[in-house]
Amino acid sequence: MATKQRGRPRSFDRDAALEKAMRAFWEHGYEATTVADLTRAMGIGAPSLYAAFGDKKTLFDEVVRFYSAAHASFGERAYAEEPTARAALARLLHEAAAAFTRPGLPHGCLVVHAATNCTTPGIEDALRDRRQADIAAFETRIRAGIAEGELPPDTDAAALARYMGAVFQGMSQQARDGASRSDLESLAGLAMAAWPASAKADTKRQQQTSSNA
Amino acid sequence: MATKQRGRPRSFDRDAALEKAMRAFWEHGYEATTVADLTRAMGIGAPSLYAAFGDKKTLFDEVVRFYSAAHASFGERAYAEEPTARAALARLLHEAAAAFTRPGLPHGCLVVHAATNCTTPGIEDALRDRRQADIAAFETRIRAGIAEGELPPDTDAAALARYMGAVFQGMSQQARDGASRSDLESLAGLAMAAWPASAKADTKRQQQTSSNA
DNA sequence: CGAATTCTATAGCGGGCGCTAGAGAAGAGC
DNA sequence: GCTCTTCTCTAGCGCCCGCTATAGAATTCG
Repeated sequence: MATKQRGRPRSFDRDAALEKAMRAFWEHGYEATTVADLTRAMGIGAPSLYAAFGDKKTLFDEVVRFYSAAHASFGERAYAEEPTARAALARLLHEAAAAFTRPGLPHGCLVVHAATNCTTPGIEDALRDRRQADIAAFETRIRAGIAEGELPPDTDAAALARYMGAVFQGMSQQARDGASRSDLESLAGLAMAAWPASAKADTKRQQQTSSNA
Repeated sequence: MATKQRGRPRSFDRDAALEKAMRAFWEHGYEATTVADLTRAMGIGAPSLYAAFGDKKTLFDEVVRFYSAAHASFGERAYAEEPTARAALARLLHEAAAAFTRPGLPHGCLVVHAATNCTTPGIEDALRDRRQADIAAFETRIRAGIAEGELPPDTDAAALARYMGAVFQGMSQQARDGASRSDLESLAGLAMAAWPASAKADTKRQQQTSSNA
């Protein structure tokens, strides 16, 4: 309740430190990033870290939320602003191509890579749940497209959503392995060629790659 | 040269121990698998492990070779036995769907996952090189398909190969996240729908999903 | 048989891990 | 100014990491 805090104030910017922690975890993953790495990157001592963020696991959870808000919100924007499921998911892939190769930031997606091969219980599960929630969101949007008549009624929404998820995750791996933004753009374009034919005739976009119309 | 070896013979089966080590690395990755985990899984003491396999990194290298021969050789078989690039890569994806979800074995692909977020120098690079070599092999087969007239001459072989690699890696991630074999089969079928239209009229296979011909 | 050779088991090395106690520094309230 | 509160720094805890010295057990050669 009391907005005024007594005693010595914190000598560092909490959000700036969190952002540095995010970069470290994003780059090297949860376990490969040591507390010493974190304190060096954040420019603070270990006790300050523990006072401000709890323990390493709690800090990582907050980093994931920070990352989601700052670098992984393009999905919701695509759902909100694009009129069709196809347009929304095509835009999502293309924004991912940009986000996964942003200069000055680690490549790929933190949610996909930062908690693989993790011994600490719970860490791996948390990000796996997030990935599956993202694919469930794909499926929801696709089901809406089927209901609206955009997609054929016999479309397998779950399979199409999982396919898009696999492409997304594969793009992230490619970005980690050195693929450029334009590499990922053409990959995304190719991936959308697998999209089922429109049920109605008024799809807003043409197929980007060579279509056999 | 001398087949007879003097002194006390080894009391365990080296290949069986190597297979156990492979499972451990496959399941948990390089760094998350400790030497204590390995000795427990292999049923031998640490000095026996070091005498028979060198150090942890050398053992891992041998595990990767063992894995490649035992569980990742379906690519070469597909290239050798299928008449078209399309058939070869479709078969490769479907065999991957089976291999990534084999009962009694860890899910997904060791080459894709076992060395992510790795601090030990060289480990991560070695598997990245392997992944890129696999994609280069895709590209070689696709280029041959273009030369043979199977694929349109304006096909972007590098992009198509990278797309197939991303799908392959995304399938592996999906398998790790709990996808079943049939999930991956339909994913592979969807992925092949992005394959460019045949240049000649004699493609051996129909498109699995709804095609807008 | 004895001697030489090779493997195995116990125990422990140095080092880095996540994390924290204790003392001092720096601000806020009076 | 003084006091109280909170942060920060140094140092180091207990634990596990990859790895190995050493001693004893098992087998071959002469």
